[in-house]
Amino acid sequence: MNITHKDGNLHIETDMSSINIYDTLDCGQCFRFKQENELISGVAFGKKLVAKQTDSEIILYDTTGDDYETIWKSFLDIDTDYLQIKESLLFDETISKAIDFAGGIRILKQDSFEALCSFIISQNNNIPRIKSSVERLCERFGKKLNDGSYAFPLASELNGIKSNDLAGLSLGYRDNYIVDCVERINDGRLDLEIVHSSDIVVARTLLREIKGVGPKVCECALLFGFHRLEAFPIDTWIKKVLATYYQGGFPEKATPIAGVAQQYLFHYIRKNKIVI
DNA sequence: CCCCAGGGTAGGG
DNA sequence: CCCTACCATGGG
Repeated sequence: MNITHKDGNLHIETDMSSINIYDTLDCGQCFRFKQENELISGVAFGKKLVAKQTDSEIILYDTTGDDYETIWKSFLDIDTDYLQIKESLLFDETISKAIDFAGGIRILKQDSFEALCSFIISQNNNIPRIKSSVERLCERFGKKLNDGSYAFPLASELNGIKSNDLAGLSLGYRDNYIVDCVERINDGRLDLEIVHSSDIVVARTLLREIKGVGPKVCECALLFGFHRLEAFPIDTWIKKVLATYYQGGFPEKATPIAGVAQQYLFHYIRKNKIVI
């Protein structure tokens, strides 16, 4: 994609079908972005992002070329060929409709710890509540940025927390799960860099040792926090889609990128409040 | 009062 | 292996 820099803003020349930042940042894969009219903003990797998109370009406001190269290019998964991914997924009408609805979604490369904690909080919860809990976690423990927003706290910044320290975040019974996750990382029982470099079978085993991390949360963490596109989270909605359209299982040829297909399907049925 | 939300755990068949 | 009660919390 052609990148230019003018007046302090970063311009990415692209069309909505290649990447749609509104759908990408508001499809349930991350919890820190909000849209107000044509602007969408949030925090990732300790940096505030304010952006908008037109028919011909994405504008990242007040963004240096260095920030783009080191943070946003990776975060937005700019270098992955989604045209090829989508072509290989057009194997039936169900997935085709979902891609037609929001084929501009990309799988973000989020910070592993943030994604892991966020999806621990997500269990048996709804997205508005997940967002408010994550936001309050950031306000209480994260580094304050220049514009007054807060970074997601590092595991080291949460070192030593007890469930009492999480009171008021509306985590419910999930507070102990966050405590266990933080403890394991800080005492070295869990190393997220090792998860990164492990094959997916080992990665699953390592993440599942955390209390509150079952099959679904684990797959979400792997897909959104470790960019394992083969990870396939099955929530209540996807369960309905599988029961209705894929009784014989999800097509095997999609296996290496099943997580991407899952996200197209999830977003379509959630936004339309129907099973396709 | 009910049910649901990007589920998981513990316990008992 | 399966099934179920229960887990906090807020919204509808």
